[in-house]
Amino acid sequence: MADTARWTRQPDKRPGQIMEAALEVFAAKGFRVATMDEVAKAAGVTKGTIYLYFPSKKAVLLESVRREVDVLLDLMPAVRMDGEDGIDGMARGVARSLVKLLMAPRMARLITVVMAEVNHLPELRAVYHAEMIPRANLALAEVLRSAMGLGIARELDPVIAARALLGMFLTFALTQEVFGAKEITPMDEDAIADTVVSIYLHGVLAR
Amino acid sequence: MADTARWTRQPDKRPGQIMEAALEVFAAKGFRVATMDEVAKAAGVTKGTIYLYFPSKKAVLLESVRREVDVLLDLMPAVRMDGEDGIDGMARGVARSLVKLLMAPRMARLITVVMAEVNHLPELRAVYHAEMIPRANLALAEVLRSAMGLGIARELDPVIAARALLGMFLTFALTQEVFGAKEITPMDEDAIADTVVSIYLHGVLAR
Amino acid sequence: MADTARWTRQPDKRPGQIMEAALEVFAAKGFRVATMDEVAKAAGVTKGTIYLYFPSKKAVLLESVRREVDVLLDLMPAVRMDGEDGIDGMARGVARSLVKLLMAPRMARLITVVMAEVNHLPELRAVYHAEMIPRANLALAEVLRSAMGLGIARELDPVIAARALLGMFLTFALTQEVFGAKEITPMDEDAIADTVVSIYLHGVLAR
Amino acid sequence: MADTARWTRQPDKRPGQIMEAALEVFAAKGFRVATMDEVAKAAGVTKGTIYLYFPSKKAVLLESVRREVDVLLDLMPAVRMDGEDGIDGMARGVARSLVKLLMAPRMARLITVVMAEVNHLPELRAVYHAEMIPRANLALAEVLRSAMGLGIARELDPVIAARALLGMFLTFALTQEVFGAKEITPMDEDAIADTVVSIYLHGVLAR
DNA sequence: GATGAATGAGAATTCATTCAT
DNA sequence: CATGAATGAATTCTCATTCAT
Repeated sequence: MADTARWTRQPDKRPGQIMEAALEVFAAKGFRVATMDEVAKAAGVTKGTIYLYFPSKKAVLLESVRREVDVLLDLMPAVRMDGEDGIDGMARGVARSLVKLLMAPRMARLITVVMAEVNHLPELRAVYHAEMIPRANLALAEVLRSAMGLGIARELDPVIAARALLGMFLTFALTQEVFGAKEITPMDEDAIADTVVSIYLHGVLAR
Repeated sequence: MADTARWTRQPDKRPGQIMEAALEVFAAKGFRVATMDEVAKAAGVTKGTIYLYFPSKKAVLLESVRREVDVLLDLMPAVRMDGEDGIDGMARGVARSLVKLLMAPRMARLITVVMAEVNHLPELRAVYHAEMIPRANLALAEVLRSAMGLGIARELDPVIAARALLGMFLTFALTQEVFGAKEITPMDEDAIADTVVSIYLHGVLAR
Repeated sequence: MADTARWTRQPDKRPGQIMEAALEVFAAKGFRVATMDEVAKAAGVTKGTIYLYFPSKKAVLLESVRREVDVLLDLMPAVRMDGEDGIDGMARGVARSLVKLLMAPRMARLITVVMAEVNHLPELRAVYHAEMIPRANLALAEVLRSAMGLGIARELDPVIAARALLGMFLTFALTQEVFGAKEITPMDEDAIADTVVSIYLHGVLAR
Repeated sequence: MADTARWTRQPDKRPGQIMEAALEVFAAKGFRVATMDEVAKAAGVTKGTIYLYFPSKKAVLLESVRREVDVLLDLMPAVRMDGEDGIDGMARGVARSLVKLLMAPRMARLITVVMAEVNHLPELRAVYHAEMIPRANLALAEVLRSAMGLGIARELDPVIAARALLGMFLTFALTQEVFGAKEITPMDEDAIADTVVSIYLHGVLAR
């Protein structure tokens, strides 16, 4: 009986289905260009259904991004100065995880979407301000600050220094994946991680 | 007398006027959201006039970006290893110029526009591939390569190392100007330049 | 109750409504001059609805014509040489039906539309080639050919002779209705039919 | 000196050049679709120049048609009942000239243009009413009327009978040239002329 | 007289959103 | 809940006409 129905009620799963599909479609075609029909089709529902769960196209974008940011930030590797395998080994490990995370398709998808619209959607900037800066930049700055306090790291502006590191990683994700530079200058992910870490550690550590 | 004319012929200036206005409007509202009427108004002409010089909205964008990229790349400070004031001084000088250039409103404007559309306009990626990578990344990689040959710099992948540097600067322009981070974490441009250079030089130079 | 609805779903009737209205409007104002808004209004729907059923204005024209041609060709009187009331009587009957059909407003409407665009729309020529010529001209030529075989009709090129007859009728429809000659030289439809048949029978029959 | 000028004053020839080109372009692309730029280019002048001689696009069409109608009507073969080579020979000769004239490219061009717009331009109907009907249809009706008076032709409505003849010829020009039927049912012009004349003469002549 | 740059009123088409079913 | 037909505002691009040169 249920099999013959063209659709089944799935109120709990719907929003997730839709947001997942939306991010996919928005990344592929661009938020403005993508149509609600395309999102609906990708989500396996019809246009009208989306409006049962979200008030507008913009809301779909915002919710989707917010959720994705949370998911991905939770996956960010923790940086700890007390690792037993020395700063070098710890840093390398963290960096490789970070690069892997940042250059994964799912992250490239998110970056693509956010990049394209952040300038025109204040709400998207708000997400960045409220989530990304505190949970990534400021958290890392805190780590640096204590390293400086311990005399492990040179004295530098910790927020700038933290941003510089994250920026390098972000840049590779951005240029290679979004700008398509990987077709011109292919790079091995581990090579990126190792080179960046090497530069950064030499650049930041005392002595 | 000439003032009474409702319009004047300015075939030489029109394309420039239009491209300048287009970049402005596209950056402010987004390429898709901005209308040709808005661009026309900003350029001080009417819609029809734009189509006298450009075949489509997309062409306006592409031409405008191409020109702007050329202009801005020409302003890029030259990096020379033979400066008489030592590597440190030279690097700091170059870096400050670069940051100033990258964080200038005009560059922020360009970045905003390119960022938002590069993923959906292959022609825009082509500009990046053909202009930005060779003239910035690869050129800098060459400098690094010779520095490594001279034993001045440590052995690192020169293309990755070059991208890392440019990426840091780009990131600050991006996050501060486009993502609006400067409202949350204001930073002095010279501080950015000096910190980044300090990290980078310590990071790449031998010893 | 149902009346309070601003619109009702009628997916089955829509295409027909639209095509009917389209032919009306296109005939009255000309395909190029008529706007989709006018067609929509005449069809009692809005512009967007038309695009739910037809991909373009041109498609609306083509579909409308195709359908109308089929309808009208099915109404064409059959020509049979075996009528019991003699060739003369049969011919006169057929001719009167044909003239009535050709000069009916609905046919004038179709002719007007086709006439005006056939030269610029290859697809419209294709309809003429695929439908009108075989079902009218060649069918009639076949009748003539057998009449010649039976010695009833003189030896003439059957295709040309058939076209000549149809052409005469078409011409009256065209000049009187489309060119507006009926305001200058009004003619009785039966007089046209009888005169044409008289000339043609005398002209074609043996003896 | 005059050779180096990009244009030369030719006020007397200009209108003719323009009308000739206009008819060509209008026939090829359709009046609505053809642009003034195209007409101008075909005429070897620029858009602005056309407006020095004609007040509007419509006026260009109307003037062009009017002139062309006059030219072509003057070429119409005269029908005389007193020819020395008998009615048959005379008729055949006249018919062949007429078919040649009607199926000539220049006439096809005119028919195409008039056909497409006559329904929507009252002024074009006026040309037909004022020129074509009197000078062709009514003139031929007069010939028929006197032939009837002399007992040479059967008693028929002379205007209808005359229109029938012209209509047959027009139809062939129309279907073969404008509707493109000549690709499906190619016909020799002389065969058309001879068949039509044969039918018609047998059809109208007494006995 | 001739040019062609500039205008500006449209027109076809798209699509987010609504709402009858 | 889900559907998808219907809406109608918005947008790009066109082109007859004007007018500065």
